[in-house]
Amino acid sequence: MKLSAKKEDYLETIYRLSSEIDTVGISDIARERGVTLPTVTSAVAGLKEKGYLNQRYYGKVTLTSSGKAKAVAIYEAHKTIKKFLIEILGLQENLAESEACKMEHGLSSETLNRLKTFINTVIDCRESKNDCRTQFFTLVNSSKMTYDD
Amino acid sequence: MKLSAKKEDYLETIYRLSSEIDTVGISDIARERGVTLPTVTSAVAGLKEKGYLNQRYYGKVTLTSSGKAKAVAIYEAHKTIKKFLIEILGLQENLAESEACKMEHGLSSETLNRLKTFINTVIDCRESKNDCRTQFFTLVNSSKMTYDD
DNA sequence: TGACAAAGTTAGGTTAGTCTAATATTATTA
DNA sequence: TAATAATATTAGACTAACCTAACTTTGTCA
Repeated sequence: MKLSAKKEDYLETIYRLSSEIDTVGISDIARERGVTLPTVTSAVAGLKEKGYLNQRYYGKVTLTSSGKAKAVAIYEAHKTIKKFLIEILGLQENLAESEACKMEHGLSSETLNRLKTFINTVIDCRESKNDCRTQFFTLVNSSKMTYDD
Repeated sequence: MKLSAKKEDYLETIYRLSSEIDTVGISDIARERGVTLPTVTSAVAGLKEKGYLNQRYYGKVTLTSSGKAKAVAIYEAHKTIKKFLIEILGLQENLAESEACKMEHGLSSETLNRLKTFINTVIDCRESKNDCRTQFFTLVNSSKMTYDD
């Protein structure tokens, strides 16, 4: 199912918070995203309806398995782009973070996979002391790519 | 002044159309963006209010000088990102086009300048037959960058 | 030159995402 | 354990971006 960028942001926020604190409440999400409580209540209602979240009346919020899968995909995209901005373009961490938020939504997996492969190739290349023109430039022409984190 | 991504899209569309056809009407914009005429009328009204467009009642649409400046900046960002996706990641033209649309809004000029410099460095490097490790990797650590198109 | 087609506008409705104010529930603690 | 604080929800309003239907203006050509 397709989510708006905003809804994806909420899912991602909940995922990130889940790894930092034991239970995630509406107010945690509101604080993190800089919006008011009713805004979160309504966003969470939408995500519950789509089956991405569980929450009892007045209770804490948890990701369903499909919600978690979605959140992981979004978070991966975010990390990949941020890594590119820091490692390849040399941006400061905080700028990279905010720029990644603007670029991360709705990209195809082809684009993200190619970006990952590219980053890894550049980093490997940088760490070795060799001229790695071949590895580096052949990647542009390969149409199917695999990756691991 | 800060524009929404949608408003930026309209400005960019008008700019692109201006270079293809002699006069740009509401219906040209609507056709190009795949929306209805009233939607364009109201978007154009908003952009006129902000001083980016001129249009007489029932007339054609033209960019003001500030509108053109804005549009050029947006279009440059688009071209830069698209070039990266095609030349560096090797995406197909049509995918690169649509992915660029998703990534182009609200990026800092620092990010865009660094991206431009990076693309040019890679392309130069690819065209020369030398090991250009130095040029390539030192760019990551330079904090101020210039560029030309 | 007047009728018809094309282009543009207005009116009014929908949805998503936000807010404030008021209310309800849950948790803490004196 | 009752009062208070913290948390969550509801109600109601606003804006941006879209739509359809109806209307107005402009342009064309028979």
